Amino acid sequence: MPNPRVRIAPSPTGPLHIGTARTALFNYLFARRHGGTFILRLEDTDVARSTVAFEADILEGLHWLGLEWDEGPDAAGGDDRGPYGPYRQMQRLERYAAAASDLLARDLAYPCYCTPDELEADRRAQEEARQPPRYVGRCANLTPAARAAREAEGRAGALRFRVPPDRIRFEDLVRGEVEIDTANLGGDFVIVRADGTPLYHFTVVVDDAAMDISHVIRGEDHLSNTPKHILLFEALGHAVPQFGHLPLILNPDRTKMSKRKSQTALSDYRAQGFVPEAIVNFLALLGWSTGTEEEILSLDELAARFDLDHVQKGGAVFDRERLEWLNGQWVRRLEPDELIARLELFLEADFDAGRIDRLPSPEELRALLPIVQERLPTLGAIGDLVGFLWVDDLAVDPELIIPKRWDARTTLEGLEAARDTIEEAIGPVTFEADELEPPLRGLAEARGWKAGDLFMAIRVAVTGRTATPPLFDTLVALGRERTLARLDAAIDLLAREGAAG
RNA sequence: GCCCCCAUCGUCUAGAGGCCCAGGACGCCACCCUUUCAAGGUGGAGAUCAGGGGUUCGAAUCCCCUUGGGGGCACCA
Repeated sequence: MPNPRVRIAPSPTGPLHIGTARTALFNYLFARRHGGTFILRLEDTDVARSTVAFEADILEGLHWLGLEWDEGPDAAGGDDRGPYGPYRQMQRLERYAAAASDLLARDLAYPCYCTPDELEADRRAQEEARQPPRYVGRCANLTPAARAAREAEGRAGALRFRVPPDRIRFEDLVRGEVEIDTANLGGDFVIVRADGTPLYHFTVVVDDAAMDISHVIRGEDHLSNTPKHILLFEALGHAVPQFGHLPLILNPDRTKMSKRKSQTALSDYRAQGFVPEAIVNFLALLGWSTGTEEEILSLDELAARFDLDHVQKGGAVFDRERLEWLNGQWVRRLEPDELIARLELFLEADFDAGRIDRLPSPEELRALLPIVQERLPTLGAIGDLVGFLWVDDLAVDPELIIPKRWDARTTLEGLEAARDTIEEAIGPVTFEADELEPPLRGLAEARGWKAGDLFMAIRVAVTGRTATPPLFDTLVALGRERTLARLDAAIDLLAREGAAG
């Protein structure tokens, strides 16, 4: 396979979709595996819905995943690079116009003057007759005089491509031989709107031809459209590329993944603290496998193993739990400095939202890493995990302070004793975890308490929660002063509750 | 409605005629570790390979039918 050329051709009519990201990934892996070229092309001919903001979201998302393209737009709304440019369809309009007039001149396409109302009426009639929708061909054989008459009326014609009777067969790279009768294509289809803007089926072929795309790897939703594309390649006198249709990513109910039923914007996953390594790993394994039992694979490792033979044919449900597990795997593999750097954004978000009152320094975070890293399913979970370290006034539910096997009285005693033990026995200078544990265990033993109960009371008093990183490390992170202050506050709270109750 | 595609544990999948009365992973359960929560370790439940016919000495693997699911059929991409 000499230097295959593949592309991802998203439309900036919405944020980067997780399914588009996966298609991009598969194309990228294919190109890297075979020493080919990965191209990004923006299909922005739907002017009404395309925006630069979406364009930016798409480029950023692909960059973030590490799917660097060899040719294509450099920046949202900016220039592009590569010998086949431009790579934005709205900048290639002359080429579509030229191709269209060529097809028109050779009578492979013709102007159609049907109004939306006429087409709608046709569709309704076909529906009532239980016929599949198709263009009836009203304008297929208009005489030059008839065309001139419509033009004179001021009617603008759309351009329709003549679909010849034929059976189109092609060898799909993942599905094998596929054959479709052109009679089932819905009749002659529009390739250029009445306003002169070209339509998807047309632009995609004109561009894939012009850019010498050798392998079209895309979602299965395009399988039925492939004959139209093949017809167009042939009409344009260009070699037909190879096609490979990937299985769809599905909602839990096994319908095509949609915004309505699933989270589909890549940026949302990013905002929640999924790391790109995990997303890439997860997406690659949705519909493809190495054929071995390897599961945790980096982008480079995936590229070294990728092949279309192991692509699954059936759709794959997006399993978020599995993504979270993979994310945890990758978070645990991050180098300390890297983790700290990536956590910053999420801490700032917590700070901006008022969930914490102070931002920890990188040094402070580094000290926390040993107890935090393996407890982060996502980066966004950091505040939930140890945010209590950075709040000024900790809200504690008095009910929660009392361990299950204890009553309020015992809890109050326990906390007071623990407070004194900590203050008297543990010096203000060192205050280290292995210096905290023995005296508190000793205290529990002396009073006949289960150490776990005492520790739980302290834990809740000082963090407000029943689930935290290991207690003594947590106390150290909190510091002697705040530990004592929070114990005092909890003692007061319990005393007041007791007096009130 | 018409056309196309698909079908292995709940989910992602291994499996390309005998190694499979089906392996791994997520999730779930139990136990171990343990101050809670995680992580980790060990074990377990979980698939008559959608159903039915063939082909074959032998089928999850090949063929046909049925059923089920999905996708496509725009002057959207």
